[in-house]
Amino acid sequence: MPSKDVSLSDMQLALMRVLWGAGRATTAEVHERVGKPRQLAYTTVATLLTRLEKRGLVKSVKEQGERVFKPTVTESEVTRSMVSSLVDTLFRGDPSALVSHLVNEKDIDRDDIEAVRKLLARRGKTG
Amino acid sequence: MPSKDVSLSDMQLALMRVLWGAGRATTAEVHERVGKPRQLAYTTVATLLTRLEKRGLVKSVKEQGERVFKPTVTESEVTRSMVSSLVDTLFRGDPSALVSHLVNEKDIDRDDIEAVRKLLARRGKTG
DNA sequence: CTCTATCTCCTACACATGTAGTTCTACACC
DNA sequence: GGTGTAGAACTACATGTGTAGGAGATAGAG
Repeated sequence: MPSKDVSLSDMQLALMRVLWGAGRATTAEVHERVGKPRQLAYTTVATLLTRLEKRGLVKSVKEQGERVFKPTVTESEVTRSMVSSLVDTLFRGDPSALVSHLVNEKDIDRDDIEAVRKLLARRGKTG
Repeated sequence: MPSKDVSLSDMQLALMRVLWGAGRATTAEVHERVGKPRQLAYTTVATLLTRLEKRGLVKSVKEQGERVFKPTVTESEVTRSMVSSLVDTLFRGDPSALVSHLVNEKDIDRDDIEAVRKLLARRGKTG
């Protein structure tokens, strides 16, 4: 299956995270966890969820008159897609250029690199 | 000055790159380099540039009846801002988590890591 | 069986973005 | 000097997104 090309906004990510965390959730639950803190109307959350469904990122079933949502994509897929997209547009598709950037910006330090290198060695399957 | 919070679309990035590359460019030049290849109308490019100006990312002066555009933000600033934004939304602000992701996804291999580690060592100022 | 709270469904609006047409102006050429 | 052409300026439209209200359904309280 060709991993879809998904790019989500902050808002959409926040909604999806509830679903990813719980596996399934009603509009009310999502509103409780995401809408309330951001002072969004109940219907706003409902609309957002409907649109995610239209886009095929979640599916819903009616249970006791309530819509219950489940994600149809994994967090991994989305993360992969979004990172990949950024690498493509910002670093001509070269992921190590992104790492270099991170290093140069001092976003990650020697210890981080070392940790990652070890992680790589432990996996020992790449390259 | 607080480094702006810029996030650009592919299209906008393409336009900006012409300006970053040349330092300055007329609408015609940008159209030539970005619009033509993508089969965009001249006016489309003009509109896009106008909007970038409205957003404060470029400024223009009239020279011999033509608008000449110059970037007001550097590519670095934009790259930094966009990477930072991705790290925030996708990796809770932890850049090394992004690197881990890259490693786990096999986007970067041992050699890349090694190269980056050496780069770090050469700079030798971090951490 | 009716009333109320809750939830879905539909509609709406503002803003950003990609897309482009129309109009007006200015200069260049015959 | 009229005419055509290049470019600016303005307007327009579709789509995605954040935002929400109002109408209609529905289930539980009495």
